[in-house]
Amino acid sequence: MSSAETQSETQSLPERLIQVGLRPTRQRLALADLLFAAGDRHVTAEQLHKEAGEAGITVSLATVYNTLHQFTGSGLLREVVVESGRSYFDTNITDHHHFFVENELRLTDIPAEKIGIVDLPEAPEGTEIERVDLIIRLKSKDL
Amino acid sequence: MSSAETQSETQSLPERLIQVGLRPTRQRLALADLLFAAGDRHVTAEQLHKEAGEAGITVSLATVYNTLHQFTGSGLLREVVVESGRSYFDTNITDHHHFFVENELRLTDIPAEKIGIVDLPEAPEGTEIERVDLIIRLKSKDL
DNA sequence: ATTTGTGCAAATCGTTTGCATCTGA
DNA sequence: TCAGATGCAAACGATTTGCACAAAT
Repeated sequence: MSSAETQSETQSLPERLIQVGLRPTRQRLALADLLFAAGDRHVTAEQLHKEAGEAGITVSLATVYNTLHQFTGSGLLREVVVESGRSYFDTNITDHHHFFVENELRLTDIPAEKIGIVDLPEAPEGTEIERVDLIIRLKSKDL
Repeated sequence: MSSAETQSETQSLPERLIQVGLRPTRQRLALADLLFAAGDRHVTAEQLHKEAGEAGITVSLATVYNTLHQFTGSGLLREVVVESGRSYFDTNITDHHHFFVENELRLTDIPAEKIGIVDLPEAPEGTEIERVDLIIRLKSKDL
């Protein structure tokens, strides 16, 4: 019933973490800062770990993984699976789709309104729809 | 220009392999047999390896991987990525979508006609669309 | 003080590779 | 014959885990 549940702009980082039940520790705040400072981002654990290092923040890779998963579990992030060996974490948690440039490993958002999905089948008996993922796989035609 | 390019029912397994430029070796035939005997299937390398073993066929896991990738490269299979650490190979190579039951790791097909995708955006400058993947992620509500 | 988070290194998982050996056209 | 396939085991990269230590409430 709180009126601030889906907001993000109006809260400070520590508040957002507390709200989802995570202690605002030094490294979580630092990572959250890197993740949410700029606009929409798509990062891998490895990337974020490197970025943190470059920003002078000491975090172990294990903690980066933990944090990304905690954030995902708390709804602060969304995990996007494009390749079998790599996980991307998307700071855009609104309903949307993705372009994925296969030979550049680059992921970009497509706003939900840009694509219409009609006649979405209903979930089979005994199941319910968790999410619909639409990925348009691209190949860049560079020479 | 050959008239048999997209057919499958009318050819024997060895013929199909030869047609795509693969030597019909013992293990490739055996794996192809397991894959294409029944209707549409979604298997992981691990599963297929186990199945082969149970069927009395000796194949190394490495060969299973090689074979699955060769088949995929030749258009006999399609690879479906649903989870970051696992690859599924789909014997249905026609245009279609998927249901994925997350807590059962079960993948099923949705015929392309069952879902309409309208206003598909065109590929950004310098890229072209490889494929469009739509996955409806389900959660089974078992108690 | 107690609970929760963190770092490190080792462990795990799926997948790939190198290389010696075999096999099918 | 001999290019192409295969098996094995070691190598791999991404991710997870176990446990002692550190930090937040």
